[in-house]
Parts: sequence; structure tokens; C-alpha cells
Amino acid sequence: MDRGEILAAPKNFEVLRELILERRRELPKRLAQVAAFALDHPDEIAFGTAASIAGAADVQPSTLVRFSQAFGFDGFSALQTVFRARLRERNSSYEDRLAELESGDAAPAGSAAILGSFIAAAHRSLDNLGTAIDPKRFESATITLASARTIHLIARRRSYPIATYMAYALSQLKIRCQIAGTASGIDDDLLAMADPGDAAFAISFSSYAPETIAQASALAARGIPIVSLTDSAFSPLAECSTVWFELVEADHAGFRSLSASMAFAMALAVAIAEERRRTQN
Amino acid sequence: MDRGEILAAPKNFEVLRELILERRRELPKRLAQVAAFALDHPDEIAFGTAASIAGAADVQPSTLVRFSQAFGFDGFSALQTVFRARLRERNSSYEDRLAELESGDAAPAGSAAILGSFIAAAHRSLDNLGTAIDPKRFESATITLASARTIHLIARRRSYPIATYMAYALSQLKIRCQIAGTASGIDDDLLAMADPGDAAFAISFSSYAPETIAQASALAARGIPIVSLTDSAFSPLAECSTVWFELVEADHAGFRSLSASMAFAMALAVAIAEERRRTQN
DNA sequence: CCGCGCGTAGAATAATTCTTCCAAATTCGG
DNA sequence: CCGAATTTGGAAGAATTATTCTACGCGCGG
Repeated sequence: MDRGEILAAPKNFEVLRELILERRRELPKRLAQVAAFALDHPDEIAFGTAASIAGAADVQPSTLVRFSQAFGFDGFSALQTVFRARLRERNSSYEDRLAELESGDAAPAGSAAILGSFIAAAHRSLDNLGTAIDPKRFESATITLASARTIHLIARRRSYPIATYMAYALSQLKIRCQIAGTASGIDDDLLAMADPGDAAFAISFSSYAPETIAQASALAARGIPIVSLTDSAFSPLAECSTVWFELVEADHAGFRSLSASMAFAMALAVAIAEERRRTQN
Repeated sequence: MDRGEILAAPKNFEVLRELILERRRELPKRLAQVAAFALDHPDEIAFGTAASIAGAADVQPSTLVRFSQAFGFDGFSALQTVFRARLRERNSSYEDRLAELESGDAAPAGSAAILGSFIAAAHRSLDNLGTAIDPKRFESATITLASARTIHLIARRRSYPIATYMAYALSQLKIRCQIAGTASGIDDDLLAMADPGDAAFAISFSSYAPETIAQASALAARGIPIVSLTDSAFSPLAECSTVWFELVEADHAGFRSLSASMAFAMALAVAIAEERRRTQN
């Protein structure tokens, strides 16, 4: 059996893929059959059971095990793990870079690795943003906010920078807005003056700031439409919102940047401006 | 057991998700816990085993089965199938969607297209960030700021949100910082108290805010090291800085989001904390 | 034409994983 | 404060799934 191949099992899908392509010709018939199937239907491998995959590829389950072992895996399950990992991290290229940076004993100094991680995390967040946001809801949020006389921005702590940015962008776009979250005392008074012709955009993540929730639901109770950005469908913000979006920022060691949220915020601001231009002219 | 719920198990993830959201209030504690976990970590459910998921969600495996049955499934496996199907679909259409987004103003409705453009722009910005930042300079910036007693954050207008975010992050990391840019009058006084043991991080883009430049150069003149983030080597900020970084955010129709800057800011904050931890312990 | 070796199928076995069940704990209504 | 109903934890068992093993078939060289 040992033709000198102590090849370590690749733990990265791309590498495995290359390896399979490379060795495809020299494999025996049934193993080649498995190889072809694996590259053509990676999802099937990721999710199926040995029996179901064997059926689909028209081989015996044991052939799958032998195939796996031929590539250095312990058994079929180990190989399957690689196929699953690929689906988990759905943007493989960025993920690779991250892995390189983190495992890189070429040791690009500590801080550079941290930067790399945050870049990778931001890429992931953006990908997630693209798939997680329902265009229709985005459209409807846009319309809601575009038809408001004044847009109230509600955010604290980690979300606060997003609100300040939107305040800046909206002002530039000549859209009236009012930011809550500065000097605690004044906020509530300002929000008390909000009338039903207004609308609010609230942002709150993770350990939800009580003031944000309180202010948002107070406005909601008075019939003011709320659009919100949060990180869980269970967020208390979601409850009182007319339209809400779930956005989970990927993290590096627990620290999250706001890259995707910023892209979202900016897109929303510009979309609102577009909508206004369209309807008012 | 039957409280009249002969509800058919949803076969499609979206429907299931809605159903979970709808019924979450009336669920008992542990089942609610599972519900939250399921919606927050759908991938985990898709891939894990009952035992591993139960561990992650901090419940018993049997609770997962009960949860599944409460939603009309035969058992946990049946529910898991729905989560897997979702990943499969998403993954297959993922390349398509990305292609749509990047090919620019293609099809999707107005506001969704805007969001897509901003996402694509943010991706480009991040790529650019990865290649444009010199690891050595990043390292040196980290060290400079890590050895400061207090870090002064200087930013206005469009850059201001970055400063507020860093202020938040640094506080969380127990690093003393002082933000300039709030009430104009006070800023200069606060900065006047800065001593040579401090350092500053200044951010300014494009049409450089005069106050930012003025404050940065005033500090520089007093021998306080300045790290800066700007968008051109010719920026007036670069002149008076000890270390500076050039970061150009890609734009959509002239509007820029701050995605890459946010990733940079967060990385810098964490790198500073790491550096402090390393040198002080 | 015969024997040798590699590859394969299929069943038996071993391991893992899901499900069921019941006692203990909790909650809710009286 | 008590009792009934519901929910929960945990472990035993049922089912599924992966792996191993042995015998058979096929091709190749002697």
C-alpha cells in the first residue's frame, strides 16, 4: 500500500481539490469515479451520508472509505469534514488569506496579522450582508424613510458611529435628520417632538442599550414607523420595528468592526435620497 | 401533547424562520433558547450533531428533539434537513448573486442595486487596504500609540464616526483616549493639555477639515507623535505626521462608505491593546 | 494456460448518533 | 400554600451510519 505516500490529508478544500485533479489519472476505476463525483457534486459529499453518496455515485460505501484513505484521511468522515468546512466559510479566497495570516509562521508581525484578520472578517461580513438582506424589505425601508419629514437616528455605544455617519451623509444629501444619543437628557425631549410624519432608524447590537430600545418603542407606540438594524431576530428592537434587518458582523477574536454596517448605512442613505428625488420631481 | 397543532413541518427555511419568530413568545424557556440559537447560528444546526449543537446551545439533546417536534417535525433530523437545504441553495446561487452585484448596475430593483454597489465598493476598498498598508508602518504606528499615556483622536465630518468608534473600542480595551471634534470651543483647550507622553491619531479625507489639520499640526509642533489616516500622500495631514497611512475608499457614484476605514480603525485599536499587553506584562 | 496481485463488492462489525421514556423540577391556577 | 399540568434533565435503547474484513473477479505476466 505504501508507495511512499505519507501525504498528510489536506484540511483545506482548495488544496484537496488540486490534489484530486492531479492524481485523478492514476486512480483505479472506482476511485476515479468517486473523484469525478466529488468534484462535480461537492455539496452532496458535504451533506450526504456515506450510503446516500455511494448510491448517487454508484459505488459501494466502502469505496468511499478507501478513497478517503487514499488521500490520507482517517476515514470518510474526515474527508467529509473538509467538504463541510468549505460550505461554512463561503468565501474561500478571503478565508484562505486569513488562514495564511493566522497560521503564517512567516510571522508578519503581530499587528499586521491583526489587520489581516479584520480585513478578512470584514469581507465575510459584507458577503453575509449581500445574502442576508432581502431586497424587498430594503426597498420598503427606503420608502418608509424617504417619506418621513425628519428621520430620527437612534443608537448608542457601538452603534453610535453608524448614526453619526448617517447624520453626516443625510445632511449632505439635504435630508433632515435628528440624532439621538448625545447628551442623555435632551434626547427624550427631542424625540417627544417627533410627529407621525417622521420616521426613525434605530441601530442596536448584541447587549442592547436600554435607552435605544426604550426610545424606539416609545416612538413606535406613537405610531411613528421604525426601521432598525440589529444582529438577531430576537432583538428587542425587532419587535417594535416596522421593518428590521438582521446583520451579523464577523469578528476577530470577539472584536467586531462595523464595516458591513457602514456599507449598509451608506447604501440606505443614498437609496433614500434617490427615492426622494424620484418621487418629488 | 396535541394542543390542536397539526401544523405541517415547513419544508422551506424561510417559512420555518417565520414560524419560529411568530411562536417564540409562547415557547417554554429551553425551547426558546433553542429557537434563539437556531436563528442566530443556522450553520451550526446544519452541520453539527445533535450532541454538539446541544452543547453549544447549552441544552440537552432531547430538548432539540422536542423543539423539532413542537414545530411539526418527526425528529431532530428532519428539522436539520431544512437547515441543510437552505445552505445548499444559498451556496449554489451565491456565485450568481456575487456576479450580479459586481457586474454593476445590472438588474435588481433600484434601492437593492444601490446596496449591491456599496457592498462591491466596500470589497474593493478592503482589498485595497490589504495591499496598500505596509505591515512595518502599521507595526510602528501600533507601537507609537501603545506607548502613549492618552491617545487623542482628531477627526471631523466624514471621519468623525471613525473616531467615535475608536473611542468606544479603546475604552472597552481600557485604553485612555480623548476625542476631539465635539463642541468646537472645548477641543483646543483639551488638546492644549496634551503632554509629550501622549500621542494622537488623526483622520481626514478629501476636502480636509481645517480644524483637524490645525489641531494635528499644533500637537506635532509640541513634539507629540501623530499617526494619521488620510486619502492622499499629498494630504496636509501627512506632512505633520510621524506615521501616516493612505487609504482610498472605493465609491458608488461618488459616495464613499467607511467600511475599510472601520476595519483599519478596529485593527489598530486591537493591535494597540495587544502591544500593551505584551510589553506591560 | 495458469498463478499472482491488485481492486472491488458485500456483509459483518463497531461506532456514532438520534430518539424515547420516566422521574424530578418547575410553573401556574386555585 | 397545595395540587395538577407542563417542562426539563438524564440515561437507556433503537436506529442509523461508518468502517473493517473476507472472498471473489479481473487483468497481467510468466
